[in-house]
Amino acid sequence: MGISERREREKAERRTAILNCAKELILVQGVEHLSMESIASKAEISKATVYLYFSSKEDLLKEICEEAAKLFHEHLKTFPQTGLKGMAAIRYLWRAYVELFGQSNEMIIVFQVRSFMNSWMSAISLESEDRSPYIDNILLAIKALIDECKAEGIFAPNLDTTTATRLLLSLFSIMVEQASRLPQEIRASPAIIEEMTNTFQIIIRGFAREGIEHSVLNIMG
Amino acid sequence: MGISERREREKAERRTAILNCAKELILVQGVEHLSMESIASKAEISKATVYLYFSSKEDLLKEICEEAAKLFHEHLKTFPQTGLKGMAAIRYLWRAYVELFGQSNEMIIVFQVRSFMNSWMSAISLESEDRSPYIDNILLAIKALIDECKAEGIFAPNLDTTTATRLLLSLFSIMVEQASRLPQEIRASPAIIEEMTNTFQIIIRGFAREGIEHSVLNIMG
Amino acid sequence: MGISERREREKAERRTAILNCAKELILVQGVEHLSMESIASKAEISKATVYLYFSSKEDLLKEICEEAAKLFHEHLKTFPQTGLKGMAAIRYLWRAYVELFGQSNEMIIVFQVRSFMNSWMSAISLESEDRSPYIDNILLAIKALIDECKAEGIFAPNLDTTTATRLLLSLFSIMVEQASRLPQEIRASPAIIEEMTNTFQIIIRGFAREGIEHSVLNIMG
Amino acid sequence: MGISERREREKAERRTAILNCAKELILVQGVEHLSMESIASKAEISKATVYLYFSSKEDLLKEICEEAAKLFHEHLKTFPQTGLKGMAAIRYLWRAYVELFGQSNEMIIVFQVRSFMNSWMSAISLESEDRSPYIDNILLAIKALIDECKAEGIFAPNLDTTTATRLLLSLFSIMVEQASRLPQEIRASPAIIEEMTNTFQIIIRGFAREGIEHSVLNIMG
DNA sequence: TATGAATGAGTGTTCATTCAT
DNA sequence: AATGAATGAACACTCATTCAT
Repeated sequence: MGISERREREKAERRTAILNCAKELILVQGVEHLSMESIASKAEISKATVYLYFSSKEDLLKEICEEAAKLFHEHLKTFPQTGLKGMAAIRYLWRAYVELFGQSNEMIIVFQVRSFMNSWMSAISLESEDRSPYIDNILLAIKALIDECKAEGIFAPNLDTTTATRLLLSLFSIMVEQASRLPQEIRASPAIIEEMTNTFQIIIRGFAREGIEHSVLNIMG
Repeated sequence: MGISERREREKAERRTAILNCAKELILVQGVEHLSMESIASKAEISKATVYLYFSSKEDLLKEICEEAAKLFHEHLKTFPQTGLKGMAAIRYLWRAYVELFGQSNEMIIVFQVRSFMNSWMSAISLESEDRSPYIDNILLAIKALIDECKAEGIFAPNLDTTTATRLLLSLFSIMVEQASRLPQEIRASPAIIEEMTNTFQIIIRGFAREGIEHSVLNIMG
Repeated sequence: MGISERREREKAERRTAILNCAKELILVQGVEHLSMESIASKAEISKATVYLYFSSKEDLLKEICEEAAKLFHEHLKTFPQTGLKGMAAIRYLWRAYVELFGQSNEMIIVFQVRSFMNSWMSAISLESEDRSPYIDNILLAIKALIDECKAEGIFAPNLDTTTATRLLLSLFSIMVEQASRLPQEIRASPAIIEEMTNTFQIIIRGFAREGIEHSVLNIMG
Repeated sequence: MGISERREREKAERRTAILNCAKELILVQGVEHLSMESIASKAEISKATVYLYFSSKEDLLKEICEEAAKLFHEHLKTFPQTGLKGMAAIRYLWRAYVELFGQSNEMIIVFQVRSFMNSWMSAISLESEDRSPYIDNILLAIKALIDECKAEGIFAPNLDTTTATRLLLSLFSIMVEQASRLPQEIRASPAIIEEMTNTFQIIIRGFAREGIEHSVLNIMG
């Protein structure tokens, strides 16, 4: 028992190690130059071994996306416990995003991969014969948040929740995409974060019910 | 005279024919699977002949982007003549975009190519040591429009014009990108157009000065 | 009559013009990068027109060799008229070579072509099912010269004339080949010429009859 | 241990096998027609496999030159141990060359490759920012030999060592080049070897100090 | 379990040559 | 006589994937 458990744990660790190598390479040289060869040699294993853990390159890339979605979802999952509502929740969401964005390059990697694979975006289209439960849950969490704000009278009552959710996710995606084209040093610089916040603020105002004062909608608490 | 004219026209037609084949292939199987070989065989000419009209694959792809930018710019160019100001101009812009979007798959193709080439997006970042005059002019036109609306008191006075322009273009880009993932039949369906319009409407509201009534900001005249 | 004559002359001029363009290109960028395309565009005619004057690229290159051989032969042809004998004739030969070498790049071009085509060297092998009468005549002239020197008792009586001729031509060839690898400015510089002369001097001493004084064999008069 | 050893040996054998195929092809159809494709198909492996052993065509060609230079150098390396001096050493050098030349087509191949790559010849120019230690050492060995002969009073004291070395190597090169144009059967025939020896003899006489008797300079002991 | 070795199916690009006009 | 247009056959090189050991 102990043995088989250790085996599995080790296997999972290997998997993770390979994924990390792949991510690092994407960050440095872009997805389009990522090869199984380079992943293997960075992980100091053979190409064939990579195929023991991932059935194909596509599989590996999907996994990367999945992982990041999981991470973001982990952040969002804590929502209900916070008990935050309305704009406070929106602010929390934004902070979670910025943190995730600033702390790691996870998002950058994912969006590089996604635009390379056309796989995440199809998730965003919300039709969702998508397999990833994490992305589904992220979408649901955001949807719930928007509905909440509508219920509280902050967002326009005729705001289509689906449209709004999609727009929000698109915005997140675009921000990352643009950031990924910047030199690594300034990606998470205060100036960039501010610009991103301004953009998010515009969207939130766009969601707002007619007549709501801007001060109420302020993202930065 | 007549002869050399005809020759030139025929040459231009060939060029266009090749470009059209390339675009169709992009639409069907994505840029990443586009090869000079496949273009040639679709155009029923030899690979070498393609090189008679385009010095490289990159050249060909650039041309595709350029063409679409030119088309969009052609629409926008008529602005000053219309004498439209403020929201009327915004509505005109939107109609131009929808028309272009609905009439052809031009935009879909371009944004696929762009994300493949990282060349257009760097234009969007507005720093623009880009060579294409069309893209520059599109940016300038949109900027001017936003400034106008600020001057007229429709948009918030503290709205950063650059941020807003970038957001608008990003929106255009995202819409196309998402549309490109839909089945071809429904891409330009009324439902999709409506969804797009709603999204654009949200952004415009986000740009608006505090206290402006929603009815004033209405996109659909 | 006058007309057809002019026609022919014009045709010959065109041929020459094309050859000159080819030579210039060889000098600048090397034989290996010489293309029919580049020749045509330098000559400001179409590629197809080049084929009106030369049946193939090989034909054109052969012609270049032929021309230079003709030039060298023209120099050598004047020998009998000079009435020079023995070492005086050898000195004359050397001066002719150096002049030809210094005045033009003809030799450089030829040896680039030759090593590219393996065609000249096979001529040097003296077996001569070679078609070029010029090369044959050059060989004969040199052979005669060597025989002369043997008869006069300057060169060793058991010196094999064929071996010696071949060695001499090889030497000429090698010198040019090495020169062609130098930057254009110093190819015909005094230092290079001196080095070449020294080498030639060594060979001549090698040819000499036992006991002949070096001063007699002096190349530089 | 035994396994990894065998692996390495097999790998080296493969490398050699590929090189041999390449050499054979060069011998038969010339370097200029040598393609990675043809090498692969002769070696009965795929093109991609060739790239497993050589990172590029250039790499492969360099290796061929290197190998032959190594072989020649191996011969020369034994010099100091022989304790031979002066003419005895020259005779030894000549015998080494002839043996190498007669035993294999190595030299023929190398000089074809060299004139194709312009890399060896630049070595011959003695300036030698060349990386190959073998060629450097060959040059040094020959230089030392010539200096020796000058010191012993066999070669002319004013003989420029560099000029002489260059001439010697050029001679070796030319001989091979000419031999490579002969039908394979007679390349190393006694007649050809004799002719080569005669030529070498001429050069050595050319190097000699004034007044030295020919019998002393005799190459064939 | 791990891997070294192998490869098929491409990739973009070049160029001597041909031919209808 | 001249040429614009076309092309076939090559070319060096890459990479995801497979498989015997």
